[in-house]
Parts: sequence; C-alpha cells; structure tokens
Amino acid sequence: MKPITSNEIRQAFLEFFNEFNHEIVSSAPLPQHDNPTLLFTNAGMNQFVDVFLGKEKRPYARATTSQKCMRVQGKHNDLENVGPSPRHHTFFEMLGNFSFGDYFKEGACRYAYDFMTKVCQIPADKLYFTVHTSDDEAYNIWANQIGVPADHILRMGDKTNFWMMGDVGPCGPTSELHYDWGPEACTCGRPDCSVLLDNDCDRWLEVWNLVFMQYDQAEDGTRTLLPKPGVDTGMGLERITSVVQGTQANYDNDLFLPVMDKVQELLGDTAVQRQEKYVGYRVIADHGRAATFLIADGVRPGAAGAGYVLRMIIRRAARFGRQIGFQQPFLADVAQVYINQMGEAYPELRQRAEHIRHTLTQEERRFARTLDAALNQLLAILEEMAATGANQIDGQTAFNLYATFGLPLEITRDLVKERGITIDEKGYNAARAAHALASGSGAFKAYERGTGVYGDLLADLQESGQLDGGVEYDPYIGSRLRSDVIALVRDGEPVKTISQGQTAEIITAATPFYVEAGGEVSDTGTITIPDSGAEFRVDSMSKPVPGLIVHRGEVVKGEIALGQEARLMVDDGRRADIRRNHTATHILHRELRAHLGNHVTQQGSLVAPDRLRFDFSHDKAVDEATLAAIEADINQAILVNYPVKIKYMGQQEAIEMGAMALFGEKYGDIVRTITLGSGDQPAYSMELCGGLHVSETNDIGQFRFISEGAVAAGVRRVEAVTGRGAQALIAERLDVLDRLADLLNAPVGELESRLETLLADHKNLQKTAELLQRKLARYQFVDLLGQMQTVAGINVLTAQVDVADVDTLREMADWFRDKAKSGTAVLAAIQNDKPIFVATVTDDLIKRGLKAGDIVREVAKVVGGGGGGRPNMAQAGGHDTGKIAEALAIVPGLVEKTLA
RNA sequence: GGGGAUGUAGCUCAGUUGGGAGAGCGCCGCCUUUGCACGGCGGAGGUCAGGAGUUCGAGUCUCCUCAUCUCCA
Repeated sequence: MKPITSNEIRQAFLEFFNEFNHEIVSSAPLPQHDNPTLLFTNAGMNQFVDVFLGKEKRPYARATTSQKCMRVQGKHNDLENVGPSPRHHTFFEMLGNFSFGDYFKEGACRYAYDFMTKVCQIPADKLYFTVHTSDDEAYNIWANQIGVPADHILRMGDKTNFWMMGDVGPCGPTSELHYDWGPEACTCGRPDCSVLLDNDCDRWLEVWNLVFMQYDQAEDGTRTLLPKPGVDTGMGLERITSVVQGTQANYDNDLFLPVMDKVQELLGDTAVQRQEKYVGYRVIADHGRAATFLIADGVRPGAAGAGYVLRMIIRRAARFGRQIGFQQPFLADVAQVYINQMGEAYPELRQRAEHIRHTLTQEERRFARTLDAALNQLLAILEEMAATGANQIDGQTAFNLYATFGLPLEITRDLVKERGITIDEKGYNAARAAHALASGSGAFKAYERGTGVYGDLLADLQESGQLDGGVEYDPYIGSRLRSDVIALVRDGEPVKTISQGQTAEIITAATPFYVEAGGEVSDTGTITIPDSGAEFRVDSMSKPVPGLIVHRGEVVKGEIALGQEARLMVDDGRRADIRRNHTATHILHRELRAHLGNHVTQQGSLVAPDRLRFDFSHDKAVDEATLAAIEADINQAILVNYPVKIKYMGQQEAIEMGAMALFGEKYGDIVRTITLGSGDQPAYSMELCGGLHVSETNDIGQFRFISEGAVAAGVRRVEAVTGRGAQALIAERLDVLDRLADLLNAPVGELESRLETLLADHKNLQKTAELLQRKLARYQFVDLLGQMQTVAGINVLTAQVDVADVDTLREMADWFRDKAKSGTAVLAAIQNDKPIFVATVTDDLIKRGLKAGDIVREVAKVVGGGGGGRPNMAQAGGHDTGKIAEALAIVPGLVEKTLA
C-alpha cells in the first residue's frame, strides 16, 4: 500500500530496508558530546563513522535509520533563512540505508529506485539521476540495469557529486535522485532550465543522495581503493513527504500542518491573517520542533554550546510569536502537537513530555523578563534623547542594548519607529564586529599543550613490543601491582633516568592507579623500585592519548631508570574515602529523583576523597526540610546495607533493566553496571559507571550535606561528606554545641530557648540604652544653650559634648536649629579616638552666605582632617583630639569674617 | 574562554561633587466598618552581595571575589 502520511512514509522506508535484511537502528541523540567540531548530529551516517573507518565492528553489515538531525550553521542553513524559505529547517529527519562492506552501487541504486517508484509510486519520468562524471559504473547501472532513459541521467562534477568526510579517509562519488516539479515551478526562467545548472531553481528538488564510499584518501591526496567499499545514503523525510503529498512547500505537508493549525487556533486568526503572517508561523513550527527534540535529548537552554543554540531558537520562536500576536508562553502547546504526532517514532518525546513543556515555558518566561528589563533601559535612553532633541540612536548604544540586555536590533527598531527615531545601523554593525573581535581573541589558549610527544611515545612502545595496544589498566582488582618502567618523561621530553627532587612522569606496562573519569578523581600513591629502594610520589594521573597512562609526581628518593621493575602502590586510605563518596553519589542521585522527580539528571559530578559534589537539573532551590528528608533517606539506605554488585552486560540489556545512563553519553556495546540491592527484587539503584565503589552500603558510614546552591540557571549543586569526613563534621558541630552550652551556662537541650531570651533581652537593653542616651544628650544640650555666644549679632554655639555616636550629634544640631531659630552651632565629640564635628546653620543665615560646609571644613583643618556636607548641615573628622578646643575657638572669627 | 550589565527591606525598585538608608506593595497592631474592600495612624523588617583599598567619613570612588542576566567564540 502506498504510504501517504509522513509517519507512514518513515515506517515504510524502515520496513522496506528491513525486508532486505537491514538492521533498524534507532536514531542517535542530537547532541554530539565527544566531537568538538560538531555540535549536533547532522547526517544519518554520523553514528556509523567509526564503522566506516573500520575502527568499530557491528553485528550487522546493513543498517537503516531515521536519524534526528540539526543544522544551524554553515552555508546551507543560516538561521535567518528559516521562515522565509519554504525548505530550510533547523531540525529534520534523515532517512538512510547503509552498507558496511556489503552491497555496493548496484544494490544502492536498485533499492532507491524501487522505493521511489514502487513503494511511493512516484512516476519514473519525474525523477532525474545524477552521477559523477567519472563514474561509468553508476551510469551503466541506471541506464542498462534499471532502464532509466539517457536524458534522465546527468553527469556532474566534484562539487555536487563527490563526497569526502574530511581531508583524509573514506570518500567517493555520489549519485543523487532529483524530483521534477514541472516547468511551471521554474524560478530561474532559463530556457535550458535543468538540474545540470545547479542554480537552486525551485523546479528541481534533490530528494535522495547515495554516497558510494570507494576510496581511501591519504594525506598527500592519493586515493586507493577500499578493500570493502560501502554505501551511505540520506533522504530528507520532509522532502520525500512533500513529493508524495504534492506540496511544494514543506510547511504545507502533514509534518507541519497540525502545528500551523494549532497556532492559528491559539491566535484565533482567519485564513487570510495566517497567510499574511506565514513567516512567523513557519519559524514557530520549525523552531518549536527543533526545541522539542533537543530538550527530549537532554539539552537545556544555556549560555554555551548546544544549550546556547537551544536558547537562541526558543527565543527566536518566542520573538516571532510576540510579533504575530502571542502575549503568553505558547511553545508548550506547540511542542505538545509534535509529542502527539511523533511520539510513536521517537518515544523519548513521550517519556519527557512534561519536562519539554516545562522547559519551554520557563525559557519563554525568562526571555520575557529579560525583554522587560531591556525595555526599561530603552525607555531611559529615549527620555534622555527627548531632552536633547536627538532623533537617532547611535550604533554603539543600540548594540549595547543587544549585547548587554539581549534586546535584538529588530525589536529596538520596531519600538522606536513610532516615535520617529531611527538607528544608526552601520554603527551597529561596526560595534558588533568590534565585539566579536574582542571576545574571540585568546579563544584557543586551551589547545596549546600538544600531545605529540605522547603519540610518538605510544607508537614507539607498540613497535618495540613493550606495549600490546596500550597500558594495561586495572584499578578494579587491587591497589598493588608489579610492573616494568617502560618510559620516563621530564619537561615534555622522554628521558632514560630521573632522580631525587625531580618532578617527572612514569609510564609502566600496567597500572592499578585509577585515572580521573566520571567525576572520580585520580588515585595517588607511590611507585618504588625494590632493587634500589628508589621512591616516586604519584600526585596525579593522566591519559594524554588513548592507550597511554601517565603517573605524574616527584622522585623523593634515589634514581629511577628505564626497564626497572617497579612496585606500584595506591594510597589505600584515600581510595577508601573515594569509594565511599562514589557509592554515596549513586544513592544521592537515586534519592534526589525520588524526592524531586525524574527530571533530575546528573549535570556534573566530583568524587574526591574529602567530599563529593553533584550538579543536577532542577529549577528551584531545594528547601531545608526536603534536603533533610533526602539526607535521612540516604542514611537509611546506607543502614539497609545494600550489597553493591558490579556486572558487565550488553548496553541494551542494561538500559532495559532500568540502568541510569547519562544522556547522550557514548558507551561501548559492553557496559559496566553498578547495582545496589539484592538481585531478586528491582534494584534500589542501577547505573552505568566505571568508578570504584564500596562492597556494601554500610561501608559508607554516614552521609551529610554541607551545601546546596545554584551553579547555573536550572542547575543546582549539592556538596556532601561521608565516612571520615562526616564523622569529623559531626564531631566538630557537637563540639561547637558543647562550647556554646558552656558559654551560655545552659544544657544543650535548652540552648535555643536560652538564646531567644538573651536576644530579646539584648534588644530591650539596646532600646533602653538608646532612650537614655537621648535623654542624656538632651540634658547636655539644655546646659549648652547657656554657653551661647553672640557674634556679629547672631547666635553662635560651640561645644565639645560627650555622646555615643554621630547620629546623636546630628540630632543635637537639629535641636539647636529648633531652639535658636536663627544662628549657627558647631558641636564636637570624640569617637574611636578621633575628633568629629557637626556644624549647622539656620536657613536665614545661609541666605547671608554662612554655610555649614565651609565652617566645618575650616574647623577640621585645625585637627588635621577635612569635611563637608550641605549648607544647613555638615560634618567633618580629624586626627588630633588635643586640638578640639582650639578648633572650636576659630568659629566666632569665621562667622564674623563671612558675615562682615 | 572573552566582552558588557546588574546585586539596597519579604517583592519591585529610588538613592546626582562621598556627609542623616528611602518609596510603593506585602506583613503586624490600632482606628474606621454589620462584615469585607477602601481609608487613617502606628510598627516590625537592612552584614546596601562579600572582601580589600582611598578618605576624617564609602550604598556612592578604585581593585579583587561571588551570584544573576546578556552577547560573542
């Protein structure tokens, strides 16, 4: 039966190839964790690269997939194209069939032709086939074996029909299937319109690309035939669906229609309005889908890498949403349509539906907040401009709005337009370029350290037979091992001997030292040479290239030479602490999920001897009561004394048993699982993990949180101690309690009520003291009024008083103005062994030129200080308390001089 | 990894040569009212993110650290 809907087409494709013995392999996750050059899976063959390169073996020679892909950068897909263009997408599904040294060109062409014409029932005369100019073999297959007429087979060059993975490695010619929409679809207008022109004319749609991996290209550019050539094909589901459904724009086929309808329903738009706002509709449909899949694959909105891309597309969708009339978060509703529609093919959508909706809404809210803040900023700028009469925002300011507050240029432009204000967009672009330059410089510092010496070393050791593959790594059996010293490195150079006092690196044929992985820190310990008694302290471990394990540290005794037999000894006590923390981390992970929900996943982890740190996805702070409950349950789990079992099994089997695996993390086919609990019932906890653990949970002793906090938006961090660390912590806390009990002379049980009483008493006393001091000051002040002098006809009061603080002094000045009605006062006091002055002048005298600030400044000079303030009230300080009287004495003179 | 911005009461924020820590909302009490809402009066609540420096004196100036937001790579 002919497949019609996109779901049917996807299903039909996989079943078609499955009938021809292709293994249906599930889509790889979108984020590419291990590949620094590639942020997201962007082609069906990504997950098979190692198979094609011969580095990895699979139990099947043929495979078929529908692969989730993301393309957000590169010449084919600028984000800006998505929306206006009918065919550009960020997320898309790539249908593919693969042959690993099995069938070759003939099979690939035959399958492709049959699927198109027989399964999808596309008329053969609508299809055109391109082959590489040099590829007679493919040409003949199409022409003679399949019977395609010659005018439908086109020979094209390297640009379109030759494929390589990189500068070296497998590569080969390709053959593409194009669909002809008919002459009426032509947009290039040329009489000779043809696929051959390769001019992006809308008449021709590239549907399927067949790659024939035939050669191996060496560094010098020469190509040799691969012993087992393979096939890699890719067909965009969006494209084949629009061909089958006869909808030239992808957005008109059933992959997107349900979402477009939903958006229209939410907005209450008419068909005409929907047509007018088509760009916004498309952006929401595309970005909403991409975001849904990214979140389902464990990506969270963030400021870097994949998280940044996710944030960008959510915000771009939200921005277009605002533009076409949404005032509330709406992407969760959009996502729900995709979850319903595609949940069958991609079960992760259903599993994480709640999380997807929540993440989207949260990010939309965050964006709205940011925009609000930015709008306030813009309003302030506009106000300032209104004051000066300017009518253009300069480029730098507009860019600052964007770079600092996240307000995009388009929005700024829209907002100011109605006020008749423009933006200097040239200046904007200049500022943007300058910013990119400023932030880009120094980006590659991290890559300076080369690995060359270690690569060479490994190759030499393998060649000389000292290493078979790589250093034998077995931290799991024990902590003691005898092995030969096979290499020594000092200052980045291989050496023959190292001696006392030198820091160096030792490589042995085998090692029991654990190398940092999965958050668990490396072991430390010692390496000794039994023959000579030489000793080396191992401080850290590293794996500079796969296969090579390096012990780094210092020679503390004697001399160590190549070829000697060494005794490697891990620091057991430290390792025991690490084991406790690692198993405790698994229990913690389990209990966090039990208390907070299954959206909690590990975002980072540190397992050190003295503490453990665990970062996990969660939106809000974990309150103290919950934290206490989690801690109690963890300690309960420790007491239950679950046995810790370590088992190797197939990855699929482990996942089916419910083992916790990190999202997108790459595991081999055989994985190591850590299970807590007895075998019969469902395990208490099961995780894939390569670390070291205790043998039963009782060994952990105790678990105590030491902190909880935020590390990034949506990610919380807890730190905790176990075993010895927990004991030390508890002992210290109890000690503090005992000391407090001693100090407060009360039993520990009554400390709390005792302290409450004390604090209340303290507050009362403080209030009483303040009251008394005020009264005292008031009495002093009344006395002072008797010392009032008359200078140049006005009231002048100078005095040193005894007060508790500056506030009281100021208050006395207020009283003075109140009592004297007209006049000036300078009051002095000593605080912290330094003189302070407060001066005041009544309003009528300020008009005559007498200012408190002026007076107090002159006075302060006498005691070696300075001061100032307002005309009616000022204060000053100085150094020399002995000269206070002298300083105050100059006041009458100052007044006389000023008023004269 | 780099650039920029922000951090003041439970919340939203003001605080302009460096010189009395504030407003609105919320909370508590009293008054008003049949009651509620409104209103009136009073009150509690602050390590001005943290640290160092300059200064007689720092929320304010300088430097460092941290957190949050944002752009770029």
